[in-house]
Amino acid sequence: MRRSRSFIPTAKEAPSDATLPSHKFLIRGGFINQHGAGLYNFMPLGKIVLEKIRAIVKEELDNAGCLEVQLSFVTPIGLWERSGRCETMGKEMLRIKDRHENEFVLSPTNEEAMVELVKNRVTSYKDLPLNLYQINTKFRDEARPRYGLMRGREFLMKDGYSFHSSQEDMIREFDLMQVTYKKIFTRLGLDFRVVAADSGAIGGEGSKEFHVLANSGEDTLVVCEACDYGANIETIFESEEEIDTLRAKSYDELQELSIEKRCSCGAELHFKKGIEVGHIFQLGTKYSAALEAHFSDENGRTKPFEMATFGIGVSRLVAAVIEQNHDENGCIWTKATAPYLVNIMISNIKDAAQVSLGEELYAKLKDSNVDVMLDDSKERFGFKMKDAELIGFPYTIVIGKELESGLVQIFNRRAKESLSVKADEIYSKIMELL
RNA sequence: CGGGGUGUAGCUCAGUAUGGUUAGAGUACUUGGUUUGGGACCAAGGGGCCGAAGGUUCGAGUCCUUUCACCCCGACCA
Repeated sequence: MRRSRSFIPTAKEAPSDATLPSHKFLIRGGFINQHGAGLYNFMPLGKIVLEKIRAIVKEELDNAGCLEVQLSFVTPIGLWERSGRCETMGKEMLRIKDRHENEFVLSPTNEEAMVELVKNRVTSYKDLPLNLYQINTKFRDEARPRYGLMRGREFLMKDGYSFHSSQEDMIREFDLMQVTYKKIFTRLGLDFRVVAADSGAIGGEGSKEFHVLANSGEDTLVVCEACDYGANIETIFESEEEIDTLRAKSYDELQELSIEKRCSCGAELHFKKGIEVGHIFQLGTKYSAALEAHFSDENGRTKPFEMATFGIGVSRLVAAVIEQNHDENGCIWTKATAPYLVNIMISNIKDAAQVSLGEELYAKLKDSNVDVMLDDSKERFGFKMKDAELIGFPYTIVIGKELESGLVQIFNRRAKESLSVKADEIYSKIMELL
């Protein structure tokens, strides 16, 4: 993409109501804009990031044998009346009426719809297991949406549901999904922990949350520095009072505290804050029994499906990447999430030699399937650098003054370091780094 | 849902206590010129139904009523 042909409305100032780094920088960088309480538009850069994350989620799930489907976003209210969630979810479900005065709900989650889809279509143990998922818009009419993409009302979520003939097989799938989720978050380049959690209102036995570690996270965790152990404080402290006190503390306050208990590996435990980006539950037969979704087992007996459910907050991940990876100048995207991996900056667009090297390199990198931006705008050097840091390209190749002595620079966004490279070696050098 | 706050230019905000020329600044934008390695400088421009509706008044951004929207603290949710 050429900067001169792009639509990236960056801004010096963030709206005054943005408090989180991800909220500020995603707006200032021209990734998203707010459209209403808890409602966001994704502009070109934001859309690219969202799609990159979605693609990785899909790829790993498909590798693990899951099948992608797409359920309708608008759902008849009868579905929710039958499961009883009309009552339990209450006002979080946004209800709308069509021209015939029929009531509908904008999907906040899809257990019911997915069970209905499978019910009477899968009727034999021979067709099990089955793991269906979708990556689709959800709407939850939160009492108080806040923190930008972290807690929107409309958001993009991957929700998966698996169906099994036995509890053992359901647990096998649950474990497989845990491994798959780890692969996904690792590929995204995130520092995360899997923690045991209360299963809350959704019910079921086993439940694990995946948290991206970030100072601004809403959840308080205990994690081991040496191994990958982590737990939500609600599972390891007993008194409600103690949990509430800890929960109210900021990241900095928590660092002052020490924990008596030690990890099973022997190392010390520390408090951290986390952003919940994934959650997996063992559901058992809760929904299948309630909605009478049955299959026949080896002995011809009718049984409700054993189920599990798996969620990933895809749009929340966009924000979580930045919460974990930013500095005072802006975003620092990981290689897997960057809208463009390389930004070629032509320092002075009136300098023919700079332009010609920039164009040549841009064409070569594009041919090599590198996601590359060519900054051919008319701005000055300082402006372009600030802009590049705000947007957060992992690498910016600066083609500028030193080209006269045959040199260009590779600026590493994360390290904030520049490396001088001979102009005729820049292609091979950048390809090495990627 | 309880409590508090804010709506004025694309963005950040003055102006509202005490009603009174033509509604301001910075930034962004357009044009011209000078610049050209860390968000440049000079000059000239364009851009507003002062959130909306009603009312008081000779006169309303400013006072009154209603309403809509957004934000913050909490509760809730995950």
